This record gives sequence, C-alpha cells and structure tokens, in this order.
Amino acid sequence: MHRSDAPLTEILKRHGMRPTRQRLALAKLLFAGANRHVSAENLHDEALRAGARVSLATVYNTLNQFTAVGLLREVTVDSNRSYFDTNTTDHHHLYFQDTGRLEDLQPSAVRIGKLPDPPEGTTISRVDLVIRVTARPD
Amino acid sequence: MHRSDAPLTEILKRHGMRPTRQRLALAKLLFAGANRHVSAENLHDEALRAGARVSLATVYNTLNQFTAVGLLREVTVDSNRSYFDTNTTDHHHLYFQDTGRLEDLQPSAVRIGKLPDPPEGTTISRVDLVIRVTARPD
DNA sequence: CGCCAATTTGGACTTGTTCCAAACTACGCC
DNA sequence: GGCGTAGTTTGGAACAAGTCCAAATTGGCG
Repeated sequence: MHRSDAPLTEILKRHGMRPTRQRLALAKLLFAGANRHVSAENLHDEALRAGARVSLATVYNTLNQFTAVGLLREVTVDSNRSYFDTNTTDHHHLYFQDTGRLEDLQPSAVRIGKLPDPPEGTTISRVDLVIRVTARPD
Repeated sequence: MHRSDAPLTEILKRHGMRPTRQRLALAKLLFAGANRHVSAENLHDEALRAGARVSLATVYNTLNQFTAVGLLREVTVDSNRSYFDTNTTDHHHLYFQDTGRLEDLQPSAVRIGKLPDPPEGTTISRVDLVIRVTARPD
C-alpha cells in the first residue's frame, strides 16, 4: 500500500469497509482531487487506464457501498445511467443535455423560497433541483 | 372509430400523426381524465387490460413521439425507468421513494427565488425540482 | 503463519429500451 | 369504393446498464 493511501484507508475503515486494493484505487480516483461526477463504466475505464486491476462488478459494488455509507450521492439526471457525485453536501446541479456533462451549483446560486409540507406520515429525504441547459443556436 | 374519439383524432392530426387505432387507444388512456404519470410497461398493461391490442414496441414508439411533439413530458426521478407526465405545464414533483409513486406539485407550492445565469452560449431548457419523501418511522 | 469471513471476479442473467424487416393500414386519388 | 404508397405496427432479436452467483482470492486477527 502506498504511504499516501493512509487517509483513504482510514476513511474506509471508519465506514466499516476493509481497505482492499480495489477500494483504495477507486477511492483515490474519486476523492484525491476536486469533486467529481462519475458513472460506473466511466470510473471503470479510468481505473483500468490508471493501471488498477478492478472488475466492473466491483466498481458497481463499490459505488453502491460508498453511496450507502454516505461517501457518495447518487444524482438522477438521465434515466439510462446512474451518476455518482463526490460532493455530498447540500447543492444542486447543472446538466448539459447536449454533452451529458454534469456540474455542481453551489447552494448560494439557487434559492428555493418555499417548499410544501411533506404529506402526513412522510419526511423529506432530499430536494433535488436540476437546471438543464442546451447549446444556444446562434 | 368511436364518436368520442374525435377530439383525440384532431390532436393527433394537429401534431402530424395518423390517428391509428393504437395511438387513439393510448391517447384515450393518457388524456381522457386527470393528469397522470405512466411508465411504458405500466401503460402497456393497462392498454391490454382495457382490451386494446397494442405491442410494447408501439407503446414505446408512441410515448416517445408524444413526448417529441410536446403532448407528454419525461420525468427523470428513477434511473431504471422512464416516467411520462401528461401535465406539460410548469410544475414540480413529489416522489415517494418507498412506493415509486409520483405526484405533481403545483408551481405555487414551490418558489424558486434565484437561479444562476446559464453558462455562455447555453440556454435553460428546463428546471426540474423533485422533492423526495419517505415514510416517517414512528 | 493460518484461518475465516469479507471481498472480488467472470460470466450468466435480468430488465428496460431500441432496432429491424416484414406485415398491416390510413388516406389521397381516381 | 378500390388502389397504391408512405406511414405504422409488430414480434423477436439485439443492446445496454446493472445485478447475481458460486468459486477463487485476500485482509486481518489470533
């Protein structure tokens, strides 16, 4: 294990997961730099290119586990593909319909002025706002 | 053709579609009563139960065509399934995560106080807000 | 070091959706 | 009303994302 993986190892352990080679490699890609949005295929390719030997099944397992423990958040913008966001704080999304690109919007960029009360017996688990944009025809 | 299908026939023609038996049957289910949210499988079952002979492929074709001409709007709340909404006016959604049930929220129920400007060269095509609720544990 | 439960894996499988070529049908024309 | 043709429908094959599974591997503890 590389020396600099120590913090990632800690994160995994803290969430009850063994720091395996595969999980560390994926965690490194996901959490080393800035926040990002990935799909499973997408992250799998990247991992292979980076020289990690990880199966696609493991990428799926890992993304789902990370999401379950709150290290990732699933973003639903496209009904044929799941995206995962490393930014788990409160924020919204900007979605480029032409390219499939997804960007975070800081909470300060959007103000939701009023929300209805949730129906009796339910609680709001999340409020997702997505601004969909397309290239403007010239 | 049943007499009361005349308005539906008109709607189809106005959007450049031939009023076929299948499209009329589906349009009737979709637009006869109150606004609704359907998935393809869902609408197909219903059509068969209502005695219409329609293939699943045609249901998919029809839902996509109706969406393309603006008779339906696609709602993205679940990444494994597409939902179509007969309400194409401006409004938001309430999604019951436990049951998969989807409800409209009138625009007056939610106020979005501030939106960022779209990035250079793009225009906002749509702003989707989904309130996800779960059953409250007692 | 050795054991065992946790993890990974390739491949089969499932589910939602699209594609396709052949059969069918709406509708304008005579 | 019959015809021709372009538009439509259809079953089944094909596809893509994601899950499942049983066998092989591996991390961590004693």
